[in-house]
Order: sequence, then C-alpha cells, then structure tokens
Amino acid sequence: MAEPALALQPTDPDSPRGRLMRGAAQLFRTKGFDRTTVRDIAAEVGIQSGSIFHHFRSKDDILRAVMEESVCNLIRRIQQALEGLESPRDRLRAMIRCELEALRGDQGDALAVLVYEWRSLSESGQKSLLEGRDAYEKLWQTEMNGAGSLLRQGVDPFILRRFVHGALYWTTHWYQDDGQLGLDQLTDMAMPMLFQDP
Amino acid sequence: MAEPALALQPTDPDSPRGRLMRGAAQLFRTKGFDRTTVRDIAAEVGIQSGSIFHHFRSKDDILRAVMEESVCNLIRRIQQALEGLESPRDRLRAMIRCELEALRGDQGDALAVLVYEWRSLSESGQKSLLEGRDAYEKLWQTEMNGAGSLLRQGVDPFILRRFVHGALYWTTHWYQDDGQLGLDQLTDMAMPMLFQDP
DNA sequence: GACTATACCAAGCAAGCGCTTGGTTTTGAA
DNA sequence: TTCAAAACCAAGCGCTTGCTTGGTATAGTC
Repeated sequence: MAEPALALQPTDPDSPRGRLMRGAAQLFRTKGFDRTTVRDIAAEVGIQSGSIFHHFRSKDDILRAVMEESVCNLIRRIQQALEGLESPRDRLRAMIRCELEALRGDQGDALAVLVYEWRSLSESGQKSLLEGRDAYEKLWQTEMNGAGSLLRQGVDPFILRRFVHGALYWTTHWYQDDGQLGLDQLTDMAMPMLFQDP
Repeated sequence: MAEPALALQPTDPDSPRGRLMRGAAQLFRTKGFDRTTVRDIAAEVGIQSGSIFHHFRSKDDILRAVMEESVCNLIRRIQQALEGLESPRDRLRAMIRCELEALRGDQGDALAVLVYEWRSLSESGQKSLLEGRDAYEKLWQTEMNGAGSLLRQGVDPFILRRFVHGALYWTTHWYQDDGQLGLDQLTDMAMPMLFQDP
C-alpha cells in the first residue's frame, strides 16, 4: 500500500545533512520558512551559511527534504502503531495519537512545517511530495472507510476529517506537553469529534 | 462589555486607506505577509509602492490595521447576530457561523490573516491588539460558560474550545462556498463538536 | 483664483537575502 | 603516509525589499 514512501531511507539525524534538517525544521516550525534565513540555520547547527549549499541545492530544497522526511516518518510511525490493532476505533485512535505526537515536533518531527508551510514550498517541491502525501491520505481514507457507522452521524466524512485534522493541527498553537495533560489524554479528548460514541 | 473594541470607527472601505487595507488583506490571506511585497499591494490597488507610506507608517502597520479591523468587525458581527437569541445553543451556533463567515474572507474579512499571520506581526503590533483579542475571547468564554452542561462531556472546555477553533480555522484550507455546501450547513456540521446533543 | 491638504509619482538608498566562488581543513580509505 | 572525498570557511555578488526623498497632481475650501 504505502511502499513508495517506505522506500525512502531516513536521513541519519547525526550526519551533517541530518543535523541541518533537524535544525532547519525547528526554525521553520517556530519562525516560519520565510523568516528563517540560511544564516539562522547555519548558526543553529554551528557552521557558516555558505556551507549549507554543499548539502542542499537551495533553501527550498531544505524545506522539501524536511517535509518529505516528515511524511515518511509519520507514515512509518502510523503503520507501526497500527500493527496488532483490530478495531476501527483503536486504529483511528492510534492514528490521532501519532499525528498529535508528530505535531509536537520535539523529536525533530516536522509535521507542523508540512502543514503550515506548504504554500512556502515551490511548485516543483510540492509536486515531488504528492506521492507521499497521497500515501498518507490513503491511510486515513482507508481507516475512515473501515469505521463506517461508528463515525459521527450527520457529518459528511469528507468534512468530518477536515474538522478533525484542523483541530489537531491547531494544537501546535496551544498544546504543551508539560506533564499535566499527556498525549493519551489529549487523544482521548479528540475522539468524540470523530466518533458517535467514543 | 466589548465597548473598547466598538469604539474604533471602521475604515471606509472605499477610501484610499480602506482600499489599501482590503487589497493587503486579500494578498496577506493568499500569499502570506512575508511574501506580499509593498509593490504587490500597490499594484493590487493601482498605485505606486511609495505612496503607501503616505497612509501607513510601515508594512507592519498595514498588517496591524488589517488585523485590528478584523477583530472589531467580528465582534460587531457576533454581537449583532446574538441579538434576540436566548438559548445557549442558538447563541453558540450563531458565533460559529460568524466565525466561518469571517474566515471566508470574501467580504474583505481578514480573520484568516489574524489567525495565521499573528506571528508575523511585530511585538508592539501584537500588544496593541491584545485588548481587541481579549474582548473577542471574552465573548466566547461567556457563551461557553453559559452553555455549561450542554457542552460535550468528558472534554475540558478549555481544550474543547481550542479543538473547535482549530477545526473552524482550517476551513480556510478547504472550504469553498460553491453553492453545494452553504455556511448554514457547514455550521450545523460543526455543532456536534461542541455539543453533547446537537 | 489662491491656498492648503491629500493623494500619488518616480527615483533610488541601505540593508539583507540566497547563493557562488575560491579556498582550507578534516575525515576516511588504501 | 598519501590521496581523495567530504565538510566547512570567508568574502562578496546580484538581487530584492521596505522605505525615504523630492517632487507633481488632485481635491476641497474660502
């Protein structure tokens, strides 16, 4: 199903390229792509800005790479989380949790960058990521279809999904995993949006 | 209650300043603040870029003005929509609808700019808008408190509100009012997120 | 018509950006 | 040790941007 995305080898996070991507992802996430300069990224990693272009063709290429890896990681993580889960409810719960985890961004994850900086990516960059995004879309579509009548009634599934994603994405603006409210609790509170009887 | 925000006189949309604000809002909404140049804004309105600075001190000042007016308009619109409505359910429904309407942006509304470009605004600009934002926050808080046990159970109201707002904000990325799905329908589909029994 | 205020034009400045270029240093393999 | 590849440095280029400056044009008032 999602073979194409899995084919991509994850970048070693401790390689020069990997460190750049991690640093860039963090800056893109907090400052936005346009307000992050190549000098910022270089300083974050402890090199001079000209050196970046030894590893990446352009600033846009960094963004593309960060986004690409973000999709692949998320797909991989979702697939692992789904292993052994049977019920549609459990499976969708796991997916919500994975998404919240990826949105947190504290482990180098850059889903927030993918979501909120999509329009900063060049057209050719967007094109190159469509396959991965489609694979991710398909994961959700498949699970939503499988949940059928368990889903909230009276709301078109297309719209329901977009409401839920919107709600989850917005957690990047307010959620702090400070021990008071863990990911599992947050996930459980998100469930009623999706399910008629959570 | 929201007297401070109402004290601000709306800019005449057809005045030179008003036309600039409308044009800027549209561009900020579609391209983002950083990728919108003052030359873009000037071209949108049909003037030369230097002329903008006769009306606004800086590019940041345009953004602040656009956001300020957006908050004021929204508050005003919500207050009007609430007139004569008694039930907590009807009142919150009206607020959701107002928010969706403002997010659409096709009537010069710039709520999407306020929401998604907040971090592009300078610190002093953000400070100057806090009063308006607080007034808006208060509207929601008051109505949420009034709805009490009608709200979805098992979800902290603080979190519930943020989920709902996130879902509504994200409509800017997918919702097209193309006649198939009107604002009222969309509003009705959003209600179950907030209410236990919509 | 004279005068003032408002709106706008045109040219260009200073700062900062992504990126190139010509190098030096470090790393790893033989 | 030698050599080549990888990583990085330093300087600066060409371009873009927000904004300034010195004006002209238009609108409104008396």
